[in-house]
Amino acid sequence: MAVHGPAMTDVARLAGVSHQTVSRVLNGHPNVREQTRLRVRAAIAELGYRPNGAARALVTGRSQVIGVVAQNTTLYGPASLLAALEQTAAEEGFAVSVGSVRNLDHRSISAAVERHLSHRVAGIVVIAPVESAGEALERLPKDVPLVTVDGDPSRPVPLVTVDQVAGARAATQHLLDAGHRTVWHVSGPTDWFDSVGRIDGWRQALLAAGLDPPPPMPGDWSAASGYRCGQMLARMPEVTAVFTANDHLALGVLRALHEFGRRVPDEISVVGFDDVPEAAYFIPPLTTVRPDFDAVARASLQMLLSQIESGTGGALRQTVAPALVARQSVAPPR
Amino acid sequence: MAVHGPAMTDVARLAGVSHQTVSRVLNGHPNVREQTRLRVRAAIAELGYRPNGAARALVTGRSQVIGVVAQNTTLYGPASLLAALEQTAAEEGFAVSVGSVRNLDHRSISAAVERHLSHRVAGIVVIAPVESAGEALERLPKDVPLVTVDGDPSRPVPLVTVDQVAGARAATQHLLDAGHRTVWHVSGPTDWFDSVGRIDGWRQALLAAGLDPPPPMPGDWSAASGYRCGQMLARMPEVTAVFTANDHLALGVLRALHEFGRRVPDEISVVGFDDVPEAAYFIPPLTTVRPDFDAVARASLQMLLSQIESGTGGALRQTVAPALVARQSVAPPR
DNA sequence: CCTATTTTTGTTAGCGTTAACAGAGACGCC
DNA sequence: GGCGTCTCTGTTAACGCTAACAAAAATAGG
Repeated sequence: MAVHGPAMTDVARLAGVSHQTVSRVLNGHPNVREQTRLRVRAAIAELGYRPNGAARALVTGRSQVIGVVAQNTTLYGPASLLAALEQTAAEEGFAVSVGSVRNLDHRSISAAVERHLSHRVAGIVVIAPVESAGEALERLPKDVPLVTVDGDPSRPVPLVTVDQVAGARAATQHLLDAGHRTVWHVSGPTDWFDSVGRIDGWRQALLAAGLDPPPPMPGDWSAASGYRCGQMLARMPEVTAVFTANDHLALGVLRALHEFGRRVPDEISVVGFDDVPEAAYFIPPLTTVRPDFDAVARASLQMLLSQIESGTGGALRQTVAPALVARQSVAPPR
Repeated sequence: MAVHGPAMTDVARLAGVSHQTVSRVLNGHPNVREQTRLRVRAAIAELGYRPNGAARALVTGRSQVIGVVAQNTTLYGPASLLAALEQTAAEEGFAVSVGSVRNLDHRSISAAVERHLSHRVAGIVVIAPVESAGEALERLPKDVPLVTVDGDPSRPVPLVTVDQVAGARAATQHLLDAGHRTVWHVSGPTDWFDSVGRIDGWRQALLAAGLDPPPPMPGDWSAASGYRCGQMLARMPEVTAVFTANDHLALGVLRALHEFGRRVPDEISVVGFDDVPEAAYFIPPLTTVRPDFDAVARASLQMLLSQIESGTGGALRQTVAPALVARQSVAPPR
């Protein structure tokens, strides 16, 4: 089908130059007379010429596309990251190809990466928050620019990550500062590095205060699991402060507490993580930790681009500090 | 950088055949001896050969990539749609390239589409919920397969859409059935077709019941704007039932009502739209309308693929019916 | 005004794949 | 056995672009 659009030679003919000159104009090569440049531009506009990315990718061995591998782009974190990544990439003239993956196991990730490689993407960003992803990445061809986000800190792979530990510590400390004797934790799935980091930070804050951390309650990021944990917490009179690994868990907890007639923040204080846009409208407005997804996206892309340009694949590492957002779900214990 | 991987000729040499035979094996051409096929496959595996999509795209004039243009992929609806689209596309062997757009105006959309076209995508899906998008699409080259999602029903462009009107009607009717004398509406931005459809459906249901629709209150999809509208609604004693254009608006409304001490559903019933995963954990659990994003994604892709294959660009139309999900935010008026 | 240098333009050769055609075997049938 | 007809495989030529080199034009310096 598709009547193919004009090619470079058509533009060249119309402008009365060689196709190479057109190529030069297109790529901003310096040695082109101004007058020629204008004539070429006019011809491009007149024909509605659009350069063929496939041809360019073929000859340069590299397309202006960045592949992103992510799991559940419906979750707020990944979705924000993806959007920010896409924006940043667009500014640099790159398109973003998503390869989402049902499970973050070895095979799925490798398959997604393979798909990207056969499209000759310029580089790959893997949002790989779980253990199994790390393994898949180790056996990747070494010559493809790669950055992982929220991945395994112990692997020698370029990594950009939100400082989960610091965020969790801040959240926990905030509760301790309010006067609570201890802080309970509803965690995310324990095979996610995000969860591990947040558990760590929470634990560190308690230990630093000379407290013995209570057992963390494992959730799965969903409000549903938060609700289940909340039902237990509500029955435990000694609980006065809860830090949840994300805002949706907090929502579930809030609802369970509400059902049991335990008032927030009067009886129990709650702090979340993520600062989803709705958090300010929970009942009560949720104190939470806001990771800067834009900063993460910018850092990742920068890291990737510098690899693409330089060709070196150093195992860099960059951490973005999150900020505590205080709202009304925290109060001193009675 | 990048030591280029093996090409088809390398595989051919190893297998002792011509590169064309390798191509045939790769594309599942029937006339290849079984023995040869196996030899070629072995060579492919041994070399870790990966076909070069750019070269293929160049010669066939078409890549295995589908471009998606969307605005705010952080919103639940678009994000779900994108994820579903990506899944479905992957099953068909297509990658998805996202071109998100800050504003849904003419220029931004055209620019995003241009970007996709210069990568020679096989087709484009535009999640174009606003008026201005429609215009941008009309002047697009006619020969590129295109599907719009939640776009302008009055334009001759292939369109897949959630039946907003039916959903809104169901929501409103549900409230009327519960015994309410009328239903107020907090709408989305009025330049979104989604909003218009939902306003329409709400109005239709009221008119069909012989009621005079009160003025809709315009929001912007956010909990913040829902909260502002809720503050007004809370002050109006005659209000007993509210239908909000999405769940986040509903969250804001719930919070405002709660602050004013107006109990939901005892005093005021609320119905949302979207069924975000958290809706079941709002206080109280939110009755809402659930659009089937998977179905929309499947329909869109099917429509796009049939255009790609057949080459015809019929102005098809497909509508996906949403379902009411009854929870506890609705009760009869006192 | 002529040569040495620089700037600007053109020419040629691929990049890795598919399409179109051509050639070589294998097979059946008279 | 010879000949047409399949089936299988190979050869050649694009696709649209950039890189590398070559040539022409402009500029400078004496």
